[in-house]
Amino acid sequence: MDAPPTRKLARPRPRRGAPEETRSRLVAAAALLFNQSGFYGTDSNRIAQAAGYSTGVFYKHFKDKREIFLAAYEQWSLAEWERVTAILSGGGSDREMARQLVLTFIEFHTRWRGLLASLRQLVFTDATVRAFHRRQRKRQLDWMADLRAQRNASPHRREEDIVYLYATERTFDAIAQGELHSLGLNRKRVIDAMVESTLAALT
Amino acid sequence: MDAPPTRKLARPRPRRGAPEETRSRLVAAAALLFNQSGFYGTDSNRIAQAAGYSTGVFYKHFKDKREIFLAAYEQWSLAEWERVTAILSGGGSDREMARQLVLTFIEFHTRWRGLLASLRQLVFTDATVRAFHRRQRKRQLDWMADLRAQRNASPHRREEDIVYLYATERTFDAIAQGELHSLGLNRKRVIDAMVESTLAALT
Amino acid sequence: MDAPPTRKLARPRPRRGAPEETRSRLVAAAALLFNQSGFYGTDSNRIAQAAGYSTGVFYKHFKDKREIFLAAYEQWSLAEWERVTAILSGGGSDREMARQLVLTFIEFHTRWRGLLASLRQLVFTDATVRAFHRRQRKRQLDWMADLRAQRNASPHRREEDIVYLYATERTFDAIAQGELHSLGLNRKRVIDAMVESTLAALT
Amino acid sequence: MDAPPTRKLARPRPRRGAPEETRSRLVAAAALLFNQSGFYGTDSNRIAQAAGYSTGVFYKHFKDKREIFLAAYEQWSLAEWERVTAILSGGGSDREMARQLVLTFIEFHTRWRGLLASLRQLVFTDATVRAFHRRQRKRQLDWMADLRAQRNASPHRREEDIVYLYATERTFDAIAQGELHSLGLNRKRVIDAMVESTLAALT
DNA sequence: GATGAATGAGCATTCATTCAT
DNA sequence: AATGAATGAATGCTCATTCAT
Repeated sequence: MDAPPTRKLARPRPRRGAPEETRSRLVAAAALLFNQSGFYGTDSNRIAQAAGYSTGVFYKHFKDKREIFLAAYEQWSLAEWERVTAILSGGGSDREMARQLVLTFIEFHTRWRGLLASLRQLVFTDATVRAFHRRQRKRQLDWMADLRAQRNASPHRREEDIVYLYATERTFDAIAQGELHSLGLNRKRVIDAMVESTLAALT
Repeated sequence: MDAPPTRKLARPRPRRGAPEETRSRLVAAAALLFNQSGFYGTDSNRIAQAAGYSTGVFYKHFKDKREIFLAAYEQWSLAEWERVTAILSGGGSDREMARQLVLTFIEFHTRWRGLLASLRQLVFTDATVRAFHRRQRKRQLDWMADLRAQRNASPHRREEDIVYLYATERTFDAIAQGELHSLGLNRKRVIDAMVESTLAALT
Repeated sequence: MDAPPTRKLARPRPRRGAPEETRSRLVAAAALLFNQSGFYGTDSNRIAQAAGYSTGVFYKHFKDKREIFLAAYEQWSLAEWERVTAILSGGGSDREMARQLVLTFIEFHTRWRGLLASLRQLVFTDATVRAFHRRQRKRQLDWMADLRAQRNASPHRREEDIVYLYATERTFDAIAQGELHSLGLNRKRVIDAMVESTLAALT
Repeated sequence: MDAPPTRKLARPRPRRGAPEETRSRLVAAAALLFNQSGFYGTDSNRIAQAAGYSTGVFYKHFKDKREIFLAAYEQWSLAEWERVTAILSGGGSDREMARQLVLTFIEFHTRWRGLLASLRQLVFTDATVRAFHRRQRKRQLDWMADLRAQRNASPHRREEDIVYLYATERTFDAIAQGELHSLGLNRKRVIDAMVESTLAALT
């Protein structure tokens, strides 16, 4: 064999890269796969492959599938949070803000509906995911109270806020999953109702 | 080999029972197991065993795990429905009725929280479960409209009703899963809010 | 519902029939199923069902699946034998007889090709089937010698006869399984060759 | 639990080998097992075990049992082919060559009689195996014609060739399965007949 | 004799996880 | 850091066979 062996030039992934980059590539691939096929429909070998790595890398960065799920969820949360902050610091009337928020939530819930469906299941099944989720919830409640304080709005009970969160969250899930559509209900009307609740929660 | 073969004496289950009874024993066992360990945490062999049968029976009665899940869900639904009907045909003020309904829902959601968590997941994942669930939803909406008509209450929009259903359902799930408790929120206050919504939905 | 409930009148099978009839019904059903789906593709419950009986009957008449297979094979053999005898006792020139025999064999091999395919496998796998098959073989050889004796034809070596049997049997199997057709070979030419061999074997 | 976990020392197989080697080990093990116990008597877990691997490897290399069967059959075919080529390119009279071919075929059919028995069954049952087998058949026919052309022998009809193939194949199967022996027939005489047919096919 | 519910060993297949290289 | 071959427990499902009624 004198001829040089055919080689794939320019490997798409560095054989040795920064650990952080590897990790985030894995998380991104996992988020997409979990979203498409659900937690149980996604296997860890495939995640690594989809990220452009080989099987083994996975366990160098994550203890198990649950851990990477949490990482994907965290990233999703952060992204949503940033969008929300941007909306609130942008201008506009309260009602406009509320509408923008609702539309953003729906967009997120739609794009990540698979991830969210898995999350709801794992929150029940898995203590770690549950703990993580509860911390998020607490932050949501704190943040709602802070926001109103900053805006000199009237104080609310936390119980009112949580009911608001539940109602909207479930409604956005349902919209994302096409439930309204398949029941022949008017999406706009439901969205308007959500805007009103959101406005009430902000003021 | 003259010695008689060793036999297990005194079989605990009838070797020959009515198929209907077997089927319902299987469904009952499945409901419990799904509720405890979730859909993916439960395997068909264990269901049969828990019902007091051997592996093979399962597939005499159900095509697959999904089918028995649906049967368990249907049974759960029917039981809830009956309780609700009983409350509505019993006497009392509207507010008392609403409170009884809410307490009943919470009881059901608590008892069957595992089954419901799996349901939420499968509604997303599995087209058959989804179709079944949508039919239930439609019945809920129809029933709410009928009920108000019977009571000469004011007509509502279906969109109002669905938002009510989403809000209460998600809240009951959360209560059932101990979310309120772990967030240190006042359960009574949330329940009162649910009673008020329910009252509004009835009138 | 005042109308009398619809009943299936006149059960197609007697609840208690002559054992011999039950047995032959089972064998007939088994022959068809083995022929269609092969030995391993046929399950004993289905045989009973196809014969119009319930699961259990099967084991009242046959020790196991192998036994009923043998019974089906025996019946097939007998039927073939009868046809062959009829041809030989009918008139015609030797060549005409030979041709009729070949066509009959092909017809049988075609109709029962599935059964024969299973037989070839079981002759290898199963000692009982093998023994049975060897006995048949012996009878074939004896019969060929007798036939020539009756016809005052020249005596042959048994080794010549067995080679004739192998050659024709394999060729008929192949024709039955469509091999000639899918190889684009001329069926008529092959049949003519078989007729010549058969003629030689008879004379 | 401070004690180190019990480990099995000295693993007999490399934990990491060349995939090609693993694959061929699996094929070799499968060939032996199929040959001994037949296609249906062999399970994929046992193949892996017999090759010195664990359950899972199997499905890294083969989609299912059928696929590995075909691989084993192909390998068997190739080996036979090589032997045949070697004989034909070696010297000797035509009759000597024919005899060597016959003996080689018998040896192969004897060694691989189980595999062949399964093959005959699967050719009937399984469309993929059938297609593969038909291709082999075509190659055999082409090769016979080519061979005669190279040797300046008289051209034959393909139909003559196929009848030759059927006759010898079935006879070799029977010899391999001990049929001649159990019928008390003279093996040598049958072999001589096969040599004559082979000679005729070559010339 | 007939029924058919029940048995349970057996098998194909998947996938989270490990670890030698 | 990365590879990817290998592991093996687990799981869904089938089917020959039994036996109480």
